[in-house]
Amino acid sequence: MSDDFSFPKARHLRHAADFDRVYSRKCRAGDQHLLIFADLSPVETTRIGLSVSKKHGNAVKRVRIKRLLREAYRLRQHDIGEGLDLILIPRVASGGGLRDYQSSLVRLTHKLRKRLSSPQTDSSVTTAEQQR
RNA sequence: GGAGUGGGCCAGGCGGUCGCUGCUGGGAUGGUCGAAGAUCAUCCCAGUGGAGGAAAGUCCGGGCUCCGCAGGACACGGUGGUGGAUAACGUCCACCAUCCGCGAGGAUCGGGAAAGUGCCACAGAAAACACACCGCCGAUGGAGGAACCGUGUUUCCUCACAGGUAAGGGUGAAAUGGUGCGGUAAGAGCGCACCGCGUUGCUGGUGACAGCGAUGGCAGGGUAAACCCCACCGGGAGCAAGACCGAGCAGGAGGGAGGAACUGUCCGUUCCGCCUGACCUCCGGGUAGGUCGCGUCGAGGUGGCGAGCAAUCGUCACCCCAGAGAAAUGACCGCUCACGACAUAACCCGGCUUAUCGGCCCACUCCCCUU
RNA sequence: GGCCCCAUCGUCUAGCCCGGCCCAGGACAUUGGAUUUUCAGUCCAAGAACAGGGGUUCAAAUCCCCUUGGGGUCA
Repeated sequence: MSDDFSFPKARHLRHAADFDRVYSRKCRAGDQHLLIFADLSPVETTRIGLSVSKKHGNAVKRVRIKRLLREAYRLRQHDIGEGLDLILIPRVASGGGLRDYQSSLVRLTHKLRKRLSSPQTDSSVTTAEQQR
Protein backbone atom coordinates (compact mmCIF):
# COMPACT_ATOMS: atom_id res chain seq x y z
CA MET A 1 0.00 0.00 0.00
CA SER A 2 2.79 2.41 0.81
CA ASP A 3 4.22 2.37 -2.70
CA ASP A 4 0.84 3.35 -4.23
CA PHE A 5 0.93 7.01 -5.13
CA SER A 6 -2.20 7.08 -7.27
CA PHE A 7 -4.79 9.85 -6.94
CA PRO A 8 -8.14 8.67 -8.30
CA LYS A 9 -11.32 10.67 -8.50
CA ALA A 10 -12.74 9.18 -5.31
CA ARG A 11 -10.15 11.22 -3.44
CA HIS A 12 -11.44 14.49 -4.86
CA LEU A 13 -13.93 16.54 -2.90
CA ARG A 14 -16.57 17.17 -5.53
CA HIS A 15 -19.91 18.46 -4.31
CA ALA A 16 -21.00 21.83 -3.08
CA ALA A 17 -22.61 20.17 -0.06
CA ASP A 18 -19.25 18.70 0.99
CA PHE A 19 -17.58 22.08 0.66
CA ASP A 20 -20.29 23.74 2.73
CA ARG A 21 -19.95 21.11 5.45
CA VAL A 22 -16.19 21.54 5.71
CA TYR A 23 -16.39 25.33 5.71
CA SER A 24 -19.12 25.36 8.37
CA ARG A 25 -17.00 23.16 10.68
CA LYS A 26 -14.67 26.20 10.86
CA CYS A 27 -11.65 24.12 11.73
CA ARG A 28 -8.73 25.72 9.91
CA ALA A 29 -4.99 26.17 10.07
CA GLY A 30 -2.50 28.05 7.94
CA ASP A 31 1.03 29.24 7.36
CA GLN A 32 2.66 31.50 4.79
CA HIS A 33 1.92 29.11 1.90
CA LEU A 34 -1.43 27.47 2.65
CA LEU A 35 -4.73 27.82 4.43
CA ILE A 36 -6.50 24.48 5.12
CA PHE A 37 -10.06 23.82 6.23
CA ALA A 38 -10.69 20.31 7.56
CA ASP A 39 -13.46 18.04 8.76
CA LEU A 40 -13.77 14.32 9.47
CA SER A 41 -14.87 12.47 6.40
CA PRO A 42 -18.10 10.40 6.26
CA VAL A 43 -16.22 7.91 4.06
CA GLU A 44 -13.05 6.02 4.95
CA THR A 45 -10.71 7.79 2.54
CA THR A 46 -9.20 11.24 2.74
CA ARG A 47 -10.55 13.65 0.12
CA ILE A 48 -9.20 17.05 -0.85
CA GLY A 49 -10.75 20.06 -2.54
CA LEU A 50 -9.00 23.07 -4.00
CA SER A 51 -10.03 26.70 -3.98
CA VAL A 52 -7.83 29.12 -5.92
CA SER A 53 -9.12 32.67 -6.22
CA LYS A 54 -8.83 34.92 -9.24
CA LYS A 55 -6.32 37.04 -7.38
CA HIS A 56 -3.68 34.45 -8.27
CA GLY A 57 -3.81 35.52 -11.91
CA ASN A 58 -5.08 34.11 -15.15
CA ALA A 59 -6.24 30.57 -15.83
CA VAL A 60 -2.74 29.28 -16.56
CA LYS A 61 -1.37 30.42 -13.23
CA ARG A 62 -4.38 29.13 -11.26
CA VAL A 63 -4.31 25.72 -12.93
CA ARG A 64 -0.59 25.44 -12.27
CA ILE A 65 -1.15 26.05 -8.54
CA LYS A 66 -3.87 23.39 -8.47
CA ARG A 67 -1.55 20.89 -10.12
CA LEU A 68 1.18 21.61 -7.62
CA LEU A 69 -1.22 21.13 -4.72
CA ARG A 70 -2.54 17.85 -6.09
CA GLU A 71 0.99 16.65 -6.69
CA ALA A 72 1.97 17.60 -3.15
CA TYR A 73 -0.92 15.60 -1.72
CA ARG A 74 -0.26 12.66 -4.05
CA LEU A 75 3.35 12.32 -2.96
CA ARG A 76 2.70 12.78 0.76
CA GLN A 77 -0.70 11.10 1.16
CA HIS A 78 0.75 8.29 3.34
CA ASP A 79 2.10 10.88 5.77
CA ILE A 80 -1.39 12.36 6.09
CA GLY A 81 -3.57 9.31 6.63
CA GLU A 82 -7.21 8.54 5.96
CA GLY A 83 -10.56 9.81 7.05
CA LEU A 84 -10.27 13.58 6.51
CA ASP A 85 -11.92 16.07 4.18
CA LEU A 86 -9.55 18.93 3.37
CA ILE A 87 -9.93 22.17 1.43
CA LEU A 88 -6.61 23.68 0.37
CA ILE A 89 -6.43 27.42 -0.24
CA PRO A 90 -3.06 28.81 -1.35
CA ARG A 91 -1.92 32.19 -0.07
CA VAL A 92 -1.87 34.86 -2.73
CA ALA A 93 1.67 36.20 -2.49
CA SER A 94 3.40 33.02 -1.33
CA GLY A 95 5.00 31.93 -4.60
CA GLY A 96 5.55 28.51 -3.09
CA GLY A 97 7.03 25.58 -4.93
CA LEU A 98 6.17 21.93 -4.69
CA ARG A 99 8.45 21.31 -1.69
CA ASP A 100 6.94 24.25 0.23
CA TYR A 101 3.44 22.92 -0.35
CA GLN A 102 4.44 19.38 0.68
CA SER A 103 5.94 20.42 4.02
CA SER A 104 3.09 22.83 4.79
CA LEU A 105 0.49 20.20 3.93
CA VAL A 106 1.96 17.54 6.23
CA ARG A 107 2.53 19.89 9.15
CA LEU A 108 -0.90 21.51 8.98
CA THR A 109 -2.86 18.29 8.56
CA HIS A 110 -1.18 16.78 11.61
CA LYS A 111 -2.17 19.84 13.60
CA LEU A 112 -5.74 19.66 12.32
CA ARG A 113 -6.10 15.95 12.97
CA LYS A 114 -5.02 16.45 16.57
CA ARG A 115 -7.51 19.30 16.98
CA LEU A 116 -10.38 17.28 15.47
CA SER A 117 -9.59 14.29 17.69
CA SER A 118 -9.06 16.15 20.99
CA PRO A 119 -12.58 17.28 22.02
CA GLN A 120 -14.36 14.95 24.49
CA THR A 121 -13.37 11.35 23.74
CA ASP A 122 -10.45 9.52 22.18
CA SER A 123 -12.27 7.93 19.27
CA SER A 124 -12.62 10.63 16.68
CA VAL A 125 -14.90 8.60 14.40
CA THR A 126 -17.48 7.92 17.08
CA THR A 127 -17.34 11.56 18.12
CA ALA A 128 -18.11 12.56 14.60
CA GLU A 129 -20.90 10.04 14.42
CA GLN A 130 -22.44 11.29 17.65
CA GLN A 131 -22.24 14.87 16.48
CA ARG A 132 -23.92 13.94 13.31
C1' G B 1 26.55 43.86 -48.70
C1' G B 2 22.99 47.38 -46.55
C1' A B 3 17.95 49.37 -45.94
C1' G B 4 12.94 47.97 -46.61
C1' U B 5 7.81 45.98 -48.32
C1' G B 6 4.28 41.96 -48.58
C1' G B 7 3.00 36.87 -47.41
C1' G B 8 3.46 31.95 -45.20
C1' C B 9 5.19 28.31 -41.41
C1' C B 10 6.93 26.70 -36.28
C1' A B 11 5.66 27.61 -31.00
C1' G B 12 11.68 23.81 -27.68
C1' G B 13 13.56 18.51 -28.67
C1' C B 14 15.08 13.47 -26.85
C1' G B 15 15.25 9.74 -22.83
C1' G B 16 13.87 7.75 -17.82
C1' U B 17 10.63 7.28 -13.10
C1' C B 18 5.88 8.54 -10.68
C1' G B 19 0.87 10.38 -11.73
C1' C B 20 -4.27 12.19 -14.42
C1' U B 21 -8.09 11.33 -18.25
C1' G B 22 -11.36 9.41 -22.88
C1' C B 23 -11.81 4.99 -25.92
C1' U B 24 -10.84 -0.29 -27.17
C1' G B 25 -9.60 -5.29 -25.45
C1' G B 26 -8.83 -8.67 -21.30
C1' G B 27 -9.51 -9.78 -16.04
C1' A B 28 -11.25 -9.47 -10.58
C1' U B 29 -15.13 -8.26 -6.92
C1' G B 30 -20.18 -6.84 -5.92
C1' G B 31 -25.50 -5.78 -7.47
C1' U B 32 -30.00 -6.84 -10.86
C1' C B 33 -32.47 -10.34 -14.22
C1' G B 34 -34.84 -17.68 -13.56
C1' A B 35 -29.76 -20.11 -15.92
C1' A B 36 -26.18 -19.60 -20.17
C1' G B 37 -25.29 -14.87 -20.52
C1' A B 38 -26.47 -9.67 -20.53
C1' U B 39 -26.11 -5.09 -18.00
C1' C B 40 -24.50 -1.61 -14.12
C1' A B 41 -20.76 0.08 -10.35
C1' U B 42 -15.68 -0.06 -8.47
C1' C B 43 -10.74 -1.68 -9.28
C1' C B 44 -6.36 -3.98 -12.04
C1' C B 45 -3.46 -4.96 -16.70
C1' A B 46 -2.29 -3.91 -21.94
C1' G B 47 -2.79 -0.82 -26.29
C1' U B 48 -4.03 3.91 -28.09
C1' G B 49 -5.66 9.36 -28.15
C1' G B 50 -5.11 13.78 -25.01
C1' A B 51 -5.40 22.23 -25.79
C1' G B 52 -4.04 27.18 -29.06
C1' G B 53 -2.33 30.50 -32.88
C1' A B 54 -4.45 33.25 -30.52
C1' A B 55 -8.01 28.25 -26.91
C1' A B 56 -8.24 35.20 -24.84
C1' G B 57 -11.57 39.72 -25.44
C1' U B 58 -16.93 38.60 -26.37
C1' C B 59 -16.78 42.88 -31.13
C1' C B 60 -19.76 40.67 -35.44
C1' G B 61 -21.99 36.45 -38.36
C1' G B 62 -24.09 31.41 -38.72
C1' G B 63 -25.53 26.36 -37.06
C1' C B 64 -28.33 24.24 -32.91
C1' U B 65 -32.31 24.70 -28.91
C1' C B 66 -36.66 26.88 -26.66
C1' C B 67 -40.34 30.84 -26.92
C1' G B 68 -43.24 33.99 -30.30
C1' C B 69 -45.42 34.52 -35.18
C1' A B 70 -51.91 35.58 -40.84
C1' G B 71 -50.23 39.81 -43.62
C1' G B 72 -48.76 44.91 -43.84
C1' A B 73 -47.05 49.59 -41.97
C1' C B 74 -44.48 52.36 -38.27
C1' A B 75 -40.76 52.49 -34.60
C1' C B 76 -35.83 50.77 -33.08
C1' G B 77 -30.92 48.86 -34.25
C1' G B 78 -27.09 47.84 -37.85
C1' U B 79 -24.40 48.33 -42.59
C1' G B 80 -22.67 52.09 -46.40
C1' G B 81 -17.57 53.13 -53.40
C1' U B 82 -18.43 48.98 -57.36
C1' G B 83 -18.47 43.87 -58.71
C1' G B 84 -17.85 39.08 -56.77
C1' A B 85 -17.10 34.96 -52.78
C1' U B 86 -19.93 32.77 -48.77
C1' A B 87 -24.40 29.29 -44.65
C1' A B 88 -23.87 34.38 -43.16
C1' C B 89 -21.20 38.74 -41.83
C1' G B 90 -19.41 44.82 -39.98
C1' U B 91 -15.32 39.22 -43.01
C1' C B 92 -12.49 37.98 -47.54
C1' C B 93 -10.96 38.81 -52.90
C1' A B 94 -10.53 41.92 -57.27
C1' C B 95 -11.21 46.70 -59.13
C1' C B 96 -12.32 52.26 -58.67
C1' A B 97 -11.58 57.09 -56.26
C1' U B 98 -8.70 60.13 -52.75
C1' C B 99 -4.27 60.60 -49.78
C1' C B 100 0.96 58.93 -48.30
C1' G B 101 5.75 56.70 -50.01
C1' C B 102 11.70 57.43 -54.88
C1' G B 103 9.76 52.38 -55.08
C1' A B 104 7.98 47.36 -53.71
C1' G B 105 3.58 48.90 -51.38
C1' G B 106 0.31 51.18 -47.52
C1' A B 107 -4.15 53.93 -45.42
C1' U B 108 -9.49 55.27 -45.88
C1' C B 109 -17.13 54.34 -40.87
C1' G B 110 -15.35 55.95 -48.92
C1' G B 111 -23.77 57.09 -50.01
C1' G B 112 -26.55 62.02 -49.67
C1' A B 113 -25.04 68.86 -47.24
C1' A B 114 -27.95 72.14 -55.21
C1' A B 115 -34.69 67.49 -49.51
C1' G B 116 -35.35 69.82 -44.61
C1' U B 117 -33.83 71.13 -39.38
C1' G B 118 -29.96 72.15 -35.81
C1' C B 119 -24.93 73.80 -34.40
C1' C B 120 -20.39 76.64 -35.72
C1' A B 121 -17.44 79.06 -28.96
C1' C B 122 -13.49 83.15 -29.22
C1' A B 123 -12.11 86.53 -32.92
C1' G B 124 -14.21 89.06 -37.00
C1' A B 125 -17.69 94.00 -40.98
C1' A B 126 -20.02 89.48 -41.90
C1' A B 127 -20.48 82.28 -40.07
C1' A B 128 -24.47 81.06 -44.44
C1' C B 129 -29.03 84.98 -45.56
C1' A B 130 -27.75 88.08 -48.65
C1' C B 131 -27.15 92.31 -47.72
C1' A B 132 -25.98 95.95 -44.33
C1' C B 133 -20.91 98.24 -42.22
C1' C B 134 -15.80 100.36 -43.05
C1' G B 135 -13.94 101.34 -47.72
C1' C B 136 -13.04 102.45 -53.43
C1' C B 137 -15.04 105.36 -57.55
C1' G B 138 -18.03 109.29 -58.66
C1' A B 139 -17.45 107.80 -65.63
C1' U B 140 -23.22 109.28 -65.91
C1' G B 141 -26.97 112.58 -63.52
C1' G B 142 -26.92 116.60 -59.65
C1' A B 143 -24.98 120.85 -56.57
C1' G B 144 -21.14 124.61 -55.83
C1' G B 145 -16.80 127.23 -57.57
C1' A B 146 -12.92 128.78 -61.05
C1' A B 147 -10.76 129.67 -66.04
C1' C B 148 -11.43 132.15 -71.10
C1' C B 149 -9.63 135.26 -78.45
C1' G B 150 -13.75 131.58 -77.40
C1' U B 151 -19.50 132.31 -72.78
C1' G B 152 -20.13 126.79 -74.53
C1' U B 153 -23.88 120.26 -75.67
C1' U B 154 -16.25 123.68 -73.32
C1' U B 155 -12.29 122.62 -69.76
C1' C B 156 -10.67 122.16 -64.71
C1' C B 157 -11.49 121.79 -59.31
C1' U B 158 -14.52 120.58 -55.04
C1' C B 159 -18.70 117.96 -52.63
C1' A B 160 -20.06 112.75 -51.77
C1' C B 161 -26.59 114.03 -53.01
C1' A B 162 -28.35 110.25 -56.48
C1' G B 163 -25.69 106.28 -58.14
C1' G B 164 -21.81 102.39 -59.48
C1' U B 165 -18.90 98.63 -57.15
C1' A B 166 -17.40 93.95 -54.57
C1' A B 167 -10.71 94.69 -55.58
C1' G B 168 -9.46 95.37 -50.05
C1' G B 169 -11.05 95.08 -44.52
C1' G B 170 -6.14 93.15 -38.37
C1' U B 171 -9.71 87.85 -37.68
C1' G B 172 -10.68 82.75 -38.06
C1' A B 173 -10.49 75.82 -38.68
C1' A B 174 -13.45 77.84 -42.55
C1' A B 175 -15.13 84.06 -45.99
C1' U B 176 -19.23 83.78 -52.84
C1' G B 177 -13.44 79.64 -57.69
C1' G B 178 -7.29 80.27 -58.36
C1' U B 179 -3.04 82.53 -61.28
C1' G B 180 -1.73 85.83 -65.23
C1' C B 181 -2.91 89.39 -69.09
C1' G B 182 -6.38 92.76 -70.94
C1' G B 183 -10.13 96.09 -69.49
C1' U B 184 -12.44 100.20 -66.34
C1' A B 185 -14.09 106.24 -63.31
C1' A B 186 -13.27 102.37 -59.80
C1' G B 187 -14.08 97.49 -60.38
C1' A B 188 -16.10 92.82 -61.47
C1' G B 189 -15.71 85.95 -65.51
C1' C B 190 -16.65 91.97 -67.96
C1' G B 191 -13.24 89.46 -71.95
C1' C B 192 -9.15 85.87 -72.89
C1' A B 193 -5.39 81.62 -71.64
C1' C B 194 -4.45 77.54 -68.26
C1' C B 195 -6.31 74.91 -63.94
C1' G B 196 -10.84 73.75 -60.91
C1' C B 197 -16.41 73.11 -61.22
C1' G B 198 -21.43 72.21 -63.43
C1' U B 199 -24.35 70.44 -67.74
C1' U B 200 -24.17 67.42 -71.93
C1' G B 201 -22.51 64.08 -76.15
C1' C B 202 -19.46 60.02 -77.81
C1' U B 203 -16.20 55.87 -76.68
C1' G B 204 -14.52 51.85 -73.21
C1' G B 205 -16.24 49.02 -68.90
C1' U B 206 -21.42 44.36 -65.85
C1' G B 207 -20.36 48.56 -62.63
C1' A B 208 -17.89 52.18 -59.41
C1' C B 209 -15.51 55.12 -63.03
C1' A B 210 -12.09 56.67 -66.89
C1' G B 211 -10.72 59.10 -71.65
C1' C B 212 -11.93 62.63 -75.50
C1' G B 213 -15.05 66.62 -77.20
C1' A B 214 -18.83 70.41 -76.85
C1' U B 215 -20.92 73.94 -73.75
C1' G B 216 -22.12 77.22 -69.30
C1' G B 217 -18.96 82.27 -66.84
C1' C B 218 -19.85 79.55 -62.00
C1' A B 219 -24.04 76.97 -59.19
C1' G B 220 -21.05 77.76 -54.15
C1' G B 221 -18.68 76.92 -46.39
C1' G B 222 -18.11 72.90 -42.62
C1' U B 223 -20.54 69.19 -39.71
C1' A B 224 -24.59 63.19 -41.06
C1' A B 225 -18.79 58.68 -35.48
C1' A B 226 -25.68 65.92 -34.96
C1' C B 227 -31.06 64.94 -36.08
C1' C B 228 -32.14 63.22 -40.71
C1' C B 229 -32.91 61.29 -46.14
C1' C B 230 -31.84 57.06 -49.47
C1' A B 231 -30.66 51.76 -50.35
C1' C B 232 -30.12 47.04 -48.05
C1' C B 233 -30.37 43.78 -43.64
C1' G B 234 -32.44 42.35 -38.81
C1' G B 235 -38.48 38.36 -34.38
C1' G B 236 -36.58 37.40 -28.97
C1' A B 237 -33.45 34.71 -25.80
C1' G B 238 -29.34 31.83 -25.20
C1' C B 239 -26.04 24.95 -23.79
C1' A B 240 -26.57 28.07 -16.70
C1' A B 241 -30.53 27.00 -24.05
C1' G B 242 -33.25 22.66 -23.85
C1' A B 243 -34.87 17.15 -23.11
C1' C B 244 -35.38 12.92 -19.69
C1' C B 245 -35.15 10.52 -14.67
C1' G B 246 -35.98 12.19 -9.91
C1' A B 247 -34.78 11.68 -3.35
C1' G B 248 -36.70 15.12 0.36
C1' C B 249 -40.36 18.88 1.71
C1' A B 250 -45.04 20.95 0.63
C1' G B 251 -49.90 20.25 -2.37
C1' G B 252 -54.35 17.46 -4.51
C1' A B 253 -57.70 12.92 -4.97
C1' G B 254 -59.32 8.26 -2.87
C1' G B 255 -59.27 4.80 1.20
C1' G B 256 -58.96 5.28 6.35
C1' A B 257 -59.08 3.78 12.63
C1' G B 258 -55.43 2.44 13.61
C1' G B 259 -49.97 2.81 12.66
C1' A B 260 -44.76 2.52 14.36
C1' A B 261 -40.75 1.01 17.80
C1' C B 262 -38.89 -2.28 21.70
C1' U B 263 -38.20 -8.33 19.50
C1' G B 264 -38.59 -13.63 15.29
C1' U B 265 -43.96 -14.58 17.71
C1' C B 266 -47.52 -13.45 21.81
C1' C B 267 -48.30 -10.25 25.95
C1' G B 268 -46.87 -5.67 27.69
C1' U B 269 -44.78 -0.63 27.49
C1' U B 270 -43.78 3.93 24.90
C1' C B 271 -44.73 7.35 20.81
C1' C B 272 -47.94 9.38 16.77
C1' G B 273 -53.17 9.53 15.61
C1' C B 274 -59.01 8.90 15.63
C1' C B 275 -62.71 13.86 10.77
C1' U B 276 -58.34 20.27 12.76
C1' G B 277 -57.05 12.85 9.44
C1' A B 278 -51.75 8.97 12.02
C1' C B 279 -51.02 5.49 8.07
C1' C B 280 -51.68 3.34 2.87
C1' U B 281 -52.46 3.91 -2.56
C1' C B 282 -52.53 7.16 -6.69
C1' C B 283 -51.73 12.10 -9.23
C1' G B 284 -49.48 16.48 -11.30
C1' G B 285 -45.71 20.31 -10.80
C1' G B 286 -40.77 19.65 -9.76
C1' U B 287 -35.99 21.18 -5.65
C1' A B 288 -31.11 18.65 -4.33
C1' G B 289 -28.85 15.30 -7.43
C1' G B 290 -28.14 12.35 -11.90
C1' U B 291 -28.33 11.20 -17.39
C1' C B 292 -28.45 13.30 -22.26
C1' G B 293 -27.29 17.70 -25.11
C1' C B 294 -21.36 16.69 -25.55
C1' G B 295 -17.78 15.13 -30.06
C1' U B 296 -17.82 8.55 -35.15
C1' C B 297 -19.23 12.44 -39.58
C1' G B 298 -18.37 18.12 -39.28
C1' A B 299 -19.91 24.80 -43.76
C1' G B 300 -14.17 18.40 -40.91
C1' G B 301 -8.73 17.42 -42.10
C1' U B 302 -4.57 15.95 -45.67
C1' G B 303 -3.05 15.33 -50.73
C1' G B 304 -3.94 15.40 -56.15
C1' C B 305 -6.60 17.28 -60.48
C1' G B 306 -9.82 20.96 -62.77
C1' A B 307 -12.44 26.23 -63.08
C1' G B 308 -11.24 31.29 -61.65
C1' C B 309 -6.64 37.24 -61.64
C1' A B 310 -8.20 36.01 -56.61
C1' A B 311 -11.40 35.11 -52.39
C1' U B 312 -13.50 30.52 -53.38
C1' C B 313 -15.88 26.42 -55.77
C1' G B 314 -16.17 21.41 -58.04
C1' U B 315 -14.30 16.48 -58.08
C1' C B 316 -11.25 12.05 -56.65
C1' A B 317 -8.44 9.29 -52.97
C1' C B 318 -7.18 8.62 -47.91
C1' C B 319 -8.00 9.77 -42.54
C1' C B 320 -11.21 9.99 -37.78
C1' C B 321 -8.05 13.89 -34.81
C1' A B 322 -9.38 16.38 -26.88
C1' G B 323 -14.09 15.73 -24.60
C1' A B 324 -13.35 17.29 -18.69
C1' G B 325 -17.29 18.43 -15.12
C1' A B 326 -14.44 21.64 -7.79
C1' A B 327 -12.87 20.42 -14.06
C1' A B 328 -7.49 15.88 -17.28
C1' U B 329 -1.21 17.59 -20.27
C1' G B 330 1.78 17.77 -14.36
C1' A B 331 6.17 16.65 -10.93
C1' C B 332 11.34 15.12 -10.57
C1' C B 333 16.03 13.85 -13.09
C1' G B 334 19.67 13.73 -17.29
C1' C B 335 21.39 15.51 -22.20
C1' U B 336 20.92 19.27 -25.91
C1' C B 337 19.88 24.12 -28.30
C1' A B 338 18.13 29.86 -30.65
C1' C B 339 17.73 29.11 -22.77
C1' G B 340 11.58 28.75 -23.93
C1' A B 341 6.88 34.59 -24.86
C1' C B 342 1.59 35.29 -24.69
C1' A B 343 -1.74 32.16 -22.93
C1' U B 344 -5.54 26.65 -20.82
C1' A B 345 -10.95 24.05 -25.12
C1' A B 346 -16.09 23.97 -21.85
C1' C B 347 -22.12 23.32 -27.47
C1' C B 348 -19.79 23.90 -32.35
C1' C B 349 -18.02 26.65 -36.61
C1' G B 350 -16.55 31.44 -40.03
C1' G B 351 -14.15 36.12 -39.06
C1' C B 352 -12.35 40.59 -36.48
C1' U B 353 -9.54 42.72 -32.52
C1' U B 354 -5.97 42.41 -28.76
C1' A B 355 -1.34 39.85 -26.24
C1' U B 356 3.32 37.52 -27.72
C1' C B 357 10.15 35.04 -26.61
C1' G B 358 12.14 34.24 -30.83
C1' G B 359 13.32 31.38 -35.30
C1' C B 360 12.80 29.74 -40.50
C1' C B 361 11.14 30.19 -45.67
C1' C B 362 9.27 32.64 -50.26
C1' A B 363 8.36 36.85 -53.54
C1' C B 364 9.48 41.88 -54.53
C1' U B 365 11.64 47.22 -54.14
C1' C B 366 15.64 50.94 -53.44
C1' C B 367 20.94 52.06 -52.72
C1' C B 368 26.22 50.68 -52.88
C1' C B 369 30.35 47.41 -54.41
C1' U B 370 32.68 43.49 -57.64
C1' U B 371 32.86 40.62 -62.26
C1' G C 1 -19.60 29.67 -19.63
C1' G C 2 -23.49 33.37 -21.25
C1' C C 3 -25.73 38.24 -20.68
C1' C C 4 -25.52 43.31 -18.75
C1' C C 5 -23.61 47.79 -16.35
C1' C C 6 -19.91 51.28 -14.51
C1' A C 7 -15.15 54.27 -14.30
C1' U C 8 -14.49 62.42 -13.09
C1' C C 9 -9.91 65.80 -7.15
C1' G C 10 -8.06 61.82 -1.02
C1' U C 11 -13.89 60.47 -0.58
C1' C C 12 -19.09 61.32 -2.38
C1' U C 13 -20.79 63.42 -6.66
C1' A C 14 -22.53 67.52 -11.03
C1' G C 15 -21.50 68.14 -16.14
C1' C C 16 -22.11 63.50 -20.97
C1' C C 17 -28.25 62.43 -23.68
C1' C C 18 -28.01 67.68 -27.26
C1' G C 19 -19.44 68.75 -28.37
C1' G C 20 -17.26 75.13 -27.45
C1' C C 21 -18.60 79.91 -22.12
C1' C C 22 -14.87 73.39 -18.77
C1' C C 23 -6.56 74.13 -18.16
C1' A C 24 -13.99 70.87 -15.40
C1' G C 25 -18.38 72.95 -10.65
C1' G C 26 -20.06 71.57 -5.48
C1' A C 27 -19.80 69.16 -0.53
C1' C C 28 -16.66 66.71 3.13
C1' A C 29 -11.51 66.09 4.06
C1' U C 30 -6.11 68.39 3.73
C1' U C 31 -2.83 72.75 4.01
C1' G C 32 -2.07 78.07 5.02
C1' G C 33 -4.01 82.69 6.95
C1' A C 34 -7.62 85.76 9.87
C1' U C 35 -10.85 86.00 14.25
C1' U C 36 -9.96 83.94 19.70
C1' U C 37 -5.93 84.09 25.89
C1' U C 38 -6.24 78.79 23.76
C1' C C 39 -9.43 75.06 21.49
C1' A C 40 -13.89 74.41 18.89
C1' G C 41 -16.78 77.09 15.50
C1' U C 42 -16.89 80.84 11.61
C1' C C 43 -14.64 83.53 7.42
C1' C C 44 -10.88 83.89 3.42
C1' A C 45 -7.44 81.45 0.22
C1' A C 46 -4.62 77.34 -1.99
C1' G C 47 -3.49 72.48 -3.91
C1' A C 48 -5.90 68.31 -5.98
C1' A C 49 -9.44 64.59 -11.03
C1' C C 50 -12.08 63.38 -16.76
C1' A C 51 -9.01 54.87 -16.29
C1' G C 52 -5.35 54.22 -20.86
C1' G C 53 -4.69 54.41 -26.33
C1' G C 54 -6.51 55.59 -31.25
C1' G C 55 -10.15 57.96 -34.54
C1' U C 56 -14.24 61.74 -36.31
C1' U C 57 -14.33 67.14 -35.86
C1' C C 58 -11.79 73.67 -36.43
C1' A C 59 -12.63 71.84 -31.40
C1' A C 60 -13.87 65.63 -27.29
C1' A C 61 -14.97 64.63 -20.07
C1' U C 62 -19.05 64.46 -23.83
C1' C C 63 -19.49 61.05 -30.26
C1' C C 64 -17.16 56.13 -32.32
C1' C C 65 -13.53 51.90 -31.79
C1' C C 66 -9.91 49.00 -28.93
C1' U C 67 -7.62 47.88 -24.20
C1' U C 68 -7.46 47.85 -18.75
C1' G C 69 -9.82 47.64 -14.03
C1' G C 70 -14.26 47.04 -11.07
C1' G C 71 -19.44 45.33 -10.27
C1' G C 72 -24.23 42.79 -11.08
C1' U C 73 -27.16 38.67 -12.83
C1' C C 74 -28.46 33.57 -14.78
C1' A C 75 -27.97 26.68 -11.92
